[in-house]
Amino acid sequence: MPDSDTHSQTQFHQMPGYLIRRLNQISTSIFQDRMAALQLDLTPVQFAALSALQVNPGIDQATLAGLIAYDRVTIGGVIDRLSTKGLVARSINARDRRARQVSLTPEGNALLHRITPEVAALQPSILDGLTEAERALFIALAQKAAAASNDRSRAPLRPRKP
Amino acid sequence: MPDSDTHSQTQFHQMPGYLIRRLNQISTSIFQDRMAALQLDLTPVQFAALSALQVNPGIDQATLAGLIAYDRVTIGGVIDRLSTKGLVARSINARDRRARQVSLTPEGNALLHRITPEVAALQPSILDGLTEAERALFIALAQKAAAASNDRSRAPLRPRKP
DNA sequence: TGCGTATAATAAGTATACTTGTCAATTCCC
DNA sequence: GGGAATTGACAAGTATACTTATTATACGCA
Repeated sequence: MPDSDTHSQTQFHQMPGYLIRRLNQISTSIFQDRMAALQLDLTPVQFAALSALQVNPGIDQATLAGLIAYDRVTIGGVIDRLSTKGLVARSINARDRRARQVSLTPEGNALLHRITPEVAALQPSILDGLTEAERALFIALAQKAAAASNDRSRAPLRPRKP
Repeated sequence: MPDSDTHSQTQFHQMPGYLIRRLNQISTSIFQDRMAALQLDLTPVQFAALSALQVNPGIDQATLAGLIAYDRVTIGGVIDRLSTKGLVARSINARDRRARQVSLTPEGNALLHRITPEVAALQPSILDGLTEAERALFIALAQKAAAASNDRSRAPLRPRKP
């Protein structure tokens, strides 16, 4: 019996669920450290929201959530915090008064231009232990897996129709 | 300019940070659905904690946190909830009264035996879009990356010395 | 036209996953 | 043996990431 116990611990650390969580912890930690080094107060979620808004100004919160695969309720809080920082502005859509149109402010746009290259530059360091070829392979596999299971998450990616 | 905008959106969805977050959403969602189907109220974190306690009964909270790569503060809340459910018991260590020893209750042990095979069985479905060979490759790459960057996360894995 | 359905957002609640700060108990070192 | 440094846990605060419920608005259709 002690044998099976020992194995079960070893087994745990090979499970995809565990490994993915670890990588997520590492990824967010690296992002956070880089932002702190730049003396910025911005989370990965907030960066994603700003990026999507740059490409799609004036979209409503639900559409924004779909573009970056977030829950609609969660995005509300994110927009609140970005709004408090003066990076985005919310206004009521005249044609559909249920909807809030969200756009970057000039400050938000300036900040995004400043940090986008930083965020792009930090990405490879998330997979620092891998060679260049392995990194590319990992990204391809992750894309394939995420695309295949998109609808199994609570907040699926809903890309805008082109 | 519209060209670079279009590219920047495309680029975003290929970043490791984004893909890892998506996979984590998918992974936790699948876990949650399976537990709900079994009429159980247990999160991935809670399962990991129970598993580690089965192999290492009576360890203190900080050691437990290190074994599953969690923050010490976070684990306190997890233990609280497991304790409320009657799955673990906390007692003060006689030799170091700062430390709380945590152990599985008989109920916790029974539950763990019941769900461990379920959790193991659900793991492949997290990477459902991949072939068997790709899954093995992904796991190997993820393990390598997580191990290499272990100390860059806020809560590194601290395995027990054998 | 009006009523039921659908949608957008918010509210309240739970559970991670951290941060910093505090406190108590212990251990180290002189 | 006694003070300093360390350690384990908790408290309070922030930020995702959900759930369910509620409110307001819009839309479809008979």
